Amino acid sequence: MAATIKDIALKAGVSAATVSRVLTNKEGFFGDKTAKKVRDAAKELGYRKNTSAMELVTKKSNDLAVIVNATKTNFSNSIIDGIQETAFPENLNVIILYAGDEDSERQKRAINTVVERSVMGVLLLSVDLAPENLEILQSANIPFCFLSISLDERNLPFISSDDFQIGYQATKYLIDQGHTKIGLAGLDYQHTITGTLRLNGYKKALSDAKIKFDEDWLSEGDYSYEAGKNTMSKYTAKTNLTAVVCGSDWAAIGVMNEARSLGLSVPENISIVAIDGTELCKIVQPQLTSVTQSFYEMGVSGVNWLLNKETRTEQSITPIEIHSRQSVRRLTMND
Amino acid sequence: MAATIKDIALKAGVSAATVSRVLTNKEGFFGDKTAKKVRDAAKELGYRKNTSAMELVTKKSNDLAVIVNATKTNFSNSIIDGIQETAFPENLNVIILYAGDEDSERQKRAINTVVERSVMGVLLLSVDLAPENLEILQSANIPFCFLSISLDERNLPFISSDDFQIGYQATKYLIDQGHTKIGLAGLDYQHTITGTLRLNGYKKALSDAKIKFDEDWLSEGDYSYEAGKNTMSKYTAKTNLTAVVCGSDWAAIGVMNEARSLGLSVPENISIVAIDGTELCKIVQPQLTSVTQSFYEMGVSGVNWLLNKETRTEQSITPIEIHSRQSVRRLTMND
DNA sequence: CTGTTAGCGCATTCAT
DNA sequence: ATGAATGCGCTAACAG
Repeated sequence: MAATIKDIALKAGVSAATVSRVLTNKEGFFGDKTAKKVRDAAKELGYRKNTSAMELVTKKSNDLAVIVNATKTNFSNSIIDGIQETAFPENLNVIILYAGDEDSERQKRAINTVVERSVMGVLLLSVDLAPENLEILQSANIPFCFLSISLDERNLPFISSDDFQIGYQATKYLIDQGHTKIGLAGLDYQHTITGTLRLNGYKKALSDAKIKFDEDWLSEGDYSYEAGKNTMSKYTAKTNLTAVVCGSDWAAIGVMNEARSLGLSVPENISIVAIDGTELCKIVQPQLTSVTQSFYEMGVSGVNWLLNKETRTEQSITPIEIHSRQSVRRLTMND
Repeated sequence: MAATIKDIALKAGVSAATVSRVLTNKEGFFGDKTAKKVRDAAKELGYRKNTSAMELVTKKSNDLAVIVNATKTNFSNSIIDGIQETAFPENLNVIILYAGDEDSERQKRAINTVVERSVMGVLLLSVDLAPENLEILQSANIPFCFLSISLDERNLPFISSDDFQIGYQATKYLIDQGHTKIGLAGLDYQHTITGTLRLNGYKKALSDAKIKFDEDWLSEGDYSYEAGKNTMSKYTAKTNLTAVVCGSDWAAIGVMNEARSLGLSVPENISIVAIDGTELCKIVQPQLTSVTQSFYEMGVSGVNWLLNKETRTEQSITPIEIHSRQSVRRLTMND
């Protein structure tokens, strides 16, 4: 049904080889008049190239695959924007696949799909690959890079914020504002390296300030809104924090809303620092002070890494920045 | 480098055809022992099928393409979830491509990509296709369906809420609560059919209640947070509404926050109804009353439509529901 | 049940 | 500058 280069060749009165050369712009290998004939015929026939056939013979693909974690992360949009903006001018088509973090089956499906299509590269957005799936990806010989996730032990390429610094800076900011009883909530420091690093940074900031750390200040969670709520409700029963560092924007909002339910106001009774700094911080009341990550830039760097435009180091760090908004109160002598 | 079925054939001592049969599970066309030999060899060689080659010969694809609008819509996640859940058990790989609504170039790239890959079907999430791009899609002979967008004039398949009803129900809800001065804000009734229909519903609800409609009550916008803010600031200068229907959750939050900046409180001074009803409604303070759309279900229906599991009607409507939360105040005699 | 043959649509030799 | 021939990896007849 669909027109092939053969049809064009027939119509233009040239060989298929010539059509191929014209259509793929092998400059210097065809004349102007033939080129025009070919292109006209192609247009008339409504020719569309057959990507499968092309990829089969060239063994190359212009597709860049992005595998994103299925769990609700609201920052992936920024990363994807960065990827998109960088990939477009390079003539790369970005295709996005959803995986599942827990569900290794879906993860495998996504990995297999990209591997069997031999895309030119794959970017993994905060997905923690199951060992078997990592193996599949590695053996495929396709360049890949993890984004927005720290992967210390294994020697894998990733681009991410410095999670230790995130924990450290968030905590230090609060300490500088006079706080000494500071919680850490809604992040998973048992199963995720990201969480572990942030916890370490938090502890370091505390000890640097000679603040004795209390186990009760920790409340684990999966970075979600619900985790934030649960976390906060657990707190009040135990101890009286004046501030809390939250694992994500969502978690921070959960903490804030739960605090409100408990009759606490932010920041009068409790100060909050969110981690991520997406637009969510600006639409809630009060606006959340945050440690803001450079998500967009992660996307940009990811694509450049694949394109080898940046020297390929195994890991690269994007900057973070504290955005002071309204959820932190400065403690004075009287407090 | 990568192993092919030929390599397997050699290693297993059978023909390539047999390998193909085993690997594609053409049951009844091979014996148990050969099957085992083949599969073992395949595993040992780390064989991965070459999707391009397969698609080239079978002219079939297991890929379902989803093209999403680049503009910030926060509900696409739900739709995609619905798509994903329905596609997975059907053994379809979902690949997501970003288009641009304004940028016809990117739209074309996305369309071309899916067309030239001859995916099994394409779902378009609230993207308004440029005529030229629509033409490309149509001529490709690939089934497609628009999701979350009303397309009245053209005779195209779509699955969406009844936007007239959305406008009508939102307005009627407010009227039932005693409101008579009701704004309509943050939606685009000039360029989008969705907006036009909602406006019509809004007007009808007003006239049904014998309320004289005032042009000043309308404030157009692009469904964004900023649109909501702008919209609200324009209002107060002109008229004193007691309630406003907002084009999206984001717009509603913008209206609410701007109202707060202007010294108005919600719902004491002004009531708000949001359209969409995503989780955003539940995390802001006060929680937003909304006309909630069935996004997840749109995704499910979209896939089923492509699979022909539902009778293919040209358009199908998913239900809406009013969720009363905290942003609407009932007006009493005293008001 | 299995091997042989052919061809999908295209890019790329090698001739000319 | 162009055509003829070849093969990418795979499935689908066609025999047997």
